[in-house]
Amino acid sequence: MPELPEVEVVRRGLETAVSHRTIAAVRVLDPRVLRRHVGGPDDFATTAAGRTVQAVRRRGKYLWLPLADGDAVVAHLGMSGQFRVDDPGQPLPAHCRVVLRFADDGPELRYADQRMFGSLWVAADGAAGPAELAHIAADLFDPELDRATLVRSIRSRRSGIKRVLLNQEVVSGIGNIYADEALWTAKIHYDTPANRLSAPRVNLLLDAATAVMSAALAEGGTSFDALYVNVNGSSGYFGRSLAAYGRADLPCLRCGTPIVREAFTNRSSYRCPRCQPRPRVAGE
DNA sequence: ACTATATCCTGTATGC
DNA sequence: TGCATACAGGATATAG
Repeated sequence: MPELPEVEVVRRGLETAVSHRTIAAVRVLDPRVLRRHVGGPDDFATTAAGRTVQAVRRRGKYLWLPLADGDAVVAHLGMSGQFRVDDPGQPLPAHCRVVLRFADDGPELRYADQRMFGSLWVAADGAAGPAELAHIAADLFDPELDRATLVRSIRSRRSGIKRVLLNQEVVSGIGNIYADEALWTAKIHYDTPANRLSAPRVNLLLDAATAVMSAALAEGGTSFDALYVNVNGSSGYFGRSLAAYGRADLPCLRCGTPIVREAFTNRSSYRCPRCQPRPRVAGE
């Protein structure tokens, strides 16, 4: 559930908390979150130690910490990953998997992850952009995003539009929640083939996705429970603002028709059956 | 090139 | 009370 706005909230918190600090030691409590580190968990610990964090960057749902020598620590929060910044004497958060201690003996960086879909690794020469993220497309907040090219890319696909929105190689940062919200705003059914949408409608959809993620970011992100929190451990307040996601059987905020929940690729989709009717086979 | 499925995980909720 | 099952689902690998 951490999608672009939630990851951006975390990025901002980390930027303030760990930039220009030198990692002194790494404690690994559960090696499984380091499975993407090529040399294994022990190597992660020895490789990260002694390095100075320069900044914290984000692309889509990925974060990376450029290090002074050109490498980078890369992180993906998966479903339930959290970064917490706490004084070394404070008790560890639940499900804490990795602890980074700093040379200044200041607050520690703790990575906690209940479900462990998230991961950390060191990317050699990854400071400017880890090679492992080469396939991740620009996100809607990226100033380098070319909107016209993105619209063409979306409209060249025959898959359902939600599948395309969730494809991080097309546009990154959008997950199940904001896909449903954007589709609700644009009044589009999730299964509408992307190549049947006009360019203006795709632009409206992307505007809707940008707007809902901006609003969520301004509220500190979306959270329903303690699984998503910022580096201080507090939750975002956007959950109460959602119009479609999680609102099965509740009235559509536009027309009052009950929102329906439907199975969609091993997860759920929420839509208004009146505002977002299933497209006819012949077309939109 | 696209689609579907399995995999990784564990806490919470529900059914029997 | 306890056991089994479903569900939350992002990224990736693999099969078709």
